[in-house]
Amino acid sequence: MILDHRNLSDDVAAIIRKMILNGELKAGARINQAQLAEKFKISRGPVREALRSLQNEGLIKHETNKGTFVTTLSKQDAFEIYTLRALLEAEAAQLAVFNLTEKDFRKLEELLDQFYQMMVEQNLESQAQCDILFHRTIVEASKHSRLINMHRQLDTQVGAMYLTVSNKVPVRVHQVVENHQILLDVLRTKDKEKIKEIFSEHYTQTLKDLSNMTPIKG
Amino acid sequence: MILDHRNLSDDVAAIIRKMILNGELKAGARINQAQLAEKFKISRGPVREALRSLQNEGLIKHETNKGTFVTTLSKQDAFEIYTLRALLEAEAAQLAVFNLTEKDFRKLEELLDQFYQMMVEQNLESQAQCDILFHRTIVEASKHSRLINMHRQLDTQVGAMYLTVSNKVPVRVHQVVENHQILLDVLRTKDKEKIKEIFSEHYTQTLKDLSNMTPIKG
DNA sequence: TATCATATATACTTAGAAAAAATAAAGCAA
DNA sequence: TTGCTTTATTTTTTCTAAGTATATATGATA
Repeated sequence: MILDHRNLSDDVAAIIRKMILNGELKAGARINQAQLAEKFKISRGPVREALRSLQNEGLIKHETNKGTFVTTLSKQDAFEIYTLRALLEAEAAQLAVFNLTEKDFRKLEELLDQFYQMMVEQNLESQAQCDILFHRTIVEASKHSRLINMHRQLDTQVGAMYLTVSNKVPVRVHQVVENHQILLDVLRTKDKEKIKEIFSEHYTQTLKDLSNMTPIKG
Repeated sequence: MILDHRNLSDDVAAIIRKMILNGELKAGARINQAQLAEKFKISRGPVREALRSLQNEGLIKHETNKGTFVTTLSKQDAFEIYTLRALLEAEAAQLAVFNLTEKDFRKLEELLDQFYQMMVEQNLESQAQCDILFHRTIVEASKHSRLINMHRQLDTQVGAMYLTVSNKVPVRVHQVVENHQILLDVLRTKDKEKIKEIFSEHYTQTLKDLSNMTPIKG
């Protein structure tokens, strides 16, 4: 039970988060405090604290005196997550204009290359990783800590959603790479109006794809 | 220690939140777990859990093995809070167009009247309450739960900020009432483009006032 | 089907030990 | 004396262990 070890609760939260994100804990599954504590050979206190954090992240849902369950996402949730992400990211991209260095741009290019590579190798996990890192790099360049936080929170929720959704969906990866190239290009122009437009658009497309392609219950 | 009582931790969180928001716990002050537990005559577990929630809300800052402290807000924080709130609210207002009923509009009118009344009576606290409720009513009409949540979180942070800022600031209340009337009017038009414009503008003004009028350190 | 007993899980308490950090005290060098 | 480092001492957080109380779910009985 030693990871980065600053405190147990956060380590436990990280572990459970991973368990949810890689499907070890499935959507809707019950989470038993006592069992987890026993499994990790720790007491229940830190487990309870970890669960509280994860609840605030939106990965689990806790009902008093009933139990905690891995969040299940409905169509409405997917809508919410993507629209909010779009909104935040469009704003972040505009703010990022002031801060993006040539080094940042090179990093974004690199991530795009990597993304393409992972697409060729059909490595879905690394693909998703590149995707997230690409967007995160842009958002972090906004230097708007609250915006960054909220965006990251939505990212993990997207991650949880991919499990219930994306596996069954043949994502058109080529188009994704193209779209990202467009985002990168418009960032280079530093034209804030255009940036806002393109970034907002980017997500309406994603959202449309999602609602067409997947039979999410809800 | 009986309030609505679903669970102790949430009650404790509510109490501490109030203590911060009404200045009983000042910005930067240390929060001692054991002392709080003793004060409320409960054990430390629930207190720790409450603090975890409040940290996620941004009202306190916890440093591992060091302690928890009431958040102090810098100029950058004020900027972040207001810009994000503006962004979220402009979006919410557009979504609300589909859902706002005549009853909602009457409620908003009422709140404006009340606001004016409280202004005349120079009741600052009720004024702030009306202000928050006015905006919250609009945001809630968006039916976008994540957006609503984030907005509420920013609201409490605004509340915390008022303590360090607003007392020293002669708010131009007349203008505030006028501005709110404008918001209400534009909502009635149901013109989404215009709504976005006016709502965004509303906050750039607030932000400008704030940065001119207050010497927030940061 | 409704009711009561039983079992399970959560919520909280109590008491205290381990570990980290802050504080105070002592020692030493300039 | 002053400034700095090292070494206790104390405080606070972190976590443990075991157990009680309470709410919910399960399941048997009528």
